[in-house]
Amino acid sequence: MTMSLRTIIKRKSYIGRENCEHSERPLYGRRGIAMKALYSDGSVRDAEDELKVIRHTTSHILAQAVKRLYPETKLAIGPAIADGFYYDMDREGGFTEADLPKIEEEMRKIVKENLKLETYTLSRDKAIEFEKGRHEDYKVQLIEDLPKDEVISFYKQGDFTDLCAGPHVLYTKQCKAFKLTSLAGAYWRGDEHNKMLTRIYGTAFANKEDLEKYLNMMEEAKKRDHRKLGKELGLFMFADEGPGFPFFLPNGMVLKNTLMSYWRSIHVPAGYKEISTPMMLDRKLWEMSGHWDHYKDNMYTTMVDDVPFCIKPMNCPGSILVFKSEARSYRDLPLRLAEFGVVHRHEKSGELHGLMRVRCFTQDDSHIYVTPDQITDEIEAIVRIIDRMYSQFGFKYHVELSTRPKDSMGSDEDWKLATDGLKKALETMKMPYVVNEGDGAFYGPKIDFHLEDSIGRTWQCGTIQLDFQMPQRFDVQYTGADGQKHRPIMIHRVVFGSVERFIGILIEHYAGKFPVWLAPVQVKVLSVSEKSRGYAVKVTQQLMDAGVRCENDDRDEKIGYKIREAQLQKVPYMLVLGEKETADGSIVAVRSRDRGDLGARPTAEFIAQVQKENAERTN
RNA sequence: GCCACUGUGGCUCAGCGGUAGAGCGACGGUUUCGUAAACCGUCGGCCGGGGGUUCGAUUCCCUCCAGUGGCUCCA
Repeated sequence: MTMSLRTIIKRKSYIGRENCEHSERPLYGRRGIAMKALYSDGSVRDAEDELKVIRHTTSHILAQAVKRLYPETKLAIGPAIADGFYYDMDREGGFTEADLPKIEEEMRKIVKENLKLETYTLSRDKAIEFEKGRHEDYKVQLIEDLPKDEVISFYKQGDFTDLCAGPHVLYTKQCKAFKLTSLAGAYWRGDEHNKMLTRIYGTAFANKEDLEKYLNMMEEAKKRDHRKLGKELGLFMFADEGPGFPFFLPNGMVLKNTLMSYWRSIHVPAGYKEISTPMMLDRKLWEMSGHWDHYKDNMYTTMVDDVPFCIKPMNCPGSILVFKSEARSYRDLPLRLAEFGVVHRHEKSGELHGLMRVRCFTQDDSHIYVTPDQITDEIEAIVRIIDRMYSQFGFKYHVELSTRPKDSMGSDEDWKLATDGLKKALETMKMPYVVNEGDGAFYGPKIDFHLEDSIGRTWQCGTIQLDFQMPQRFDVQYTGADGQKHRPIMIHRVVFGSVERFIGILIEHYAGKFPVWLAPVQVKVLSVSEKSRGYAVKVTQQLMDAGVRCENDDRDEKIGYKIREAQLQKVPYMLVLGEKETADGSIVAVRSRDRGDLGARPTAEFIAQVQKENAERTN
């Protein structure tokens, strides 16, 4: 199986001083010479990861600058991360963006001073005493939480000393290519019950050129932002009347429907049966499923004839009612009930993000009822489907296995069984994955598939969840070969995850330049002048009859204008029809969005080609 | 929800104490034109909502709403 995988980069990090995230960037030395780094044992040797070291030191320079300018600031943590670094600090009144230039200026001074970095260790008590003495409360906490046998090291550069495991560069001058990028609130230790600190983000590179390159890349990436393209291409919109509730516009609807029919073309032959369950159901059902206990805060509720109802945040209970609507036999299993279920979830206002994070979305959901010995095969089959569908789009993805969360239900044995089941499937398939402790659903562990957006943020899309709980809670049964009643196991799974989120990823992945099979408008017919208007109408009709999604632009505009507009709308093919084509009566001049003028060819030939690209889903 | 920032016609943005401006779009004309923007004209905004300061607020302050970047949470 071909699979495009990447190592994980997670932007977030919680742990103290050792949590400089590992960068996956190539380990390059400037002009081929490996950079030296100062390790906490005092040795100087080749840096294992040059960028990480530079970024980490730059975060210290940031902290040093802040302490010089605002000595009352207390420091928390300041690791290197995937694209740069940050430092969390606590200062009365916080910081604002207006402070950043000042801080940057001070940082440049520190770089210029070319301070030498030194490292030393202290005993636990001395270290605590030292940090207490200078009122670095967060540092004290960090030290107190370090394992007993941990060596506690400090790094010093000029007037600044920080608790740190290192390594660092040798002189501050090595950190001259940096930039502070943004400012954000962040809870101490990532816990929302803790105090919110100010986090200053920045990035740093080995040299100015790399920094420039990175900043330009980020600028370019912004042009691919699905929110911007969604507006420009008329795909979707939001309204004040429904924050977080997307509206699909005609072009976006074509995209959504096309994805759904692609999905069906894969799932129907794989034995999935599609159903549709109600948008809202009696609250009693949600109490029984456990949603009311574990998911209440995210659920919308209403009253129907004085009975409390819930709008569904998930499709599983509905699916179970379908399963239970008739007597099931072991011969029916695996029973794969699929549903494009529209779910509503009350997400906190600050969490919304274009189509990626919404309050109402369409899950390409399926609930598969299996016997215990069918689990592994079924999960493998699902993983194959997911890989096949992601490969269709050329997506990079990575896999995470999420284990039991704090707020969950069921016995430890069931959880272990389920988690081992998922693990086993991944291992048989030799699928690389990372374990995400405590991140499972409240009813079971899960395998998550994460895709990347244009600026490298990853979003969970596909997921496979193994569930022993719901079947128990709902007393779901089938009759086995032995004539006895048995309890099936339920697999919850999605490929797109949220069709909305998937579309968001898709827009950024293609930068709006959809291949023919996905393009809302596949062909734009452009008449050169009014003399070719009649012919344009005829060709448009031919295209429509052939099932091609096309539009005819017959306005009194110059051909250059029409082309520009079609080009900006990222229509894959434009047909330029002038007097020559009209005179011939059976040819069209083809212009490709990506390859420019392709010259004239018989209309039939062009149609056949578009049909082929469409049918084969050529990328 | 929390921290910071932003919110001016359909879109992109300027103005910032004396009651609004550009380009594009839309609309009406003129033009009928061969591969990324023809020309002329017209319409269009109680400057996100509410409150306050002021003789006067788009401009200052407060508050609410929405968006952006993060945090927490998650498909």
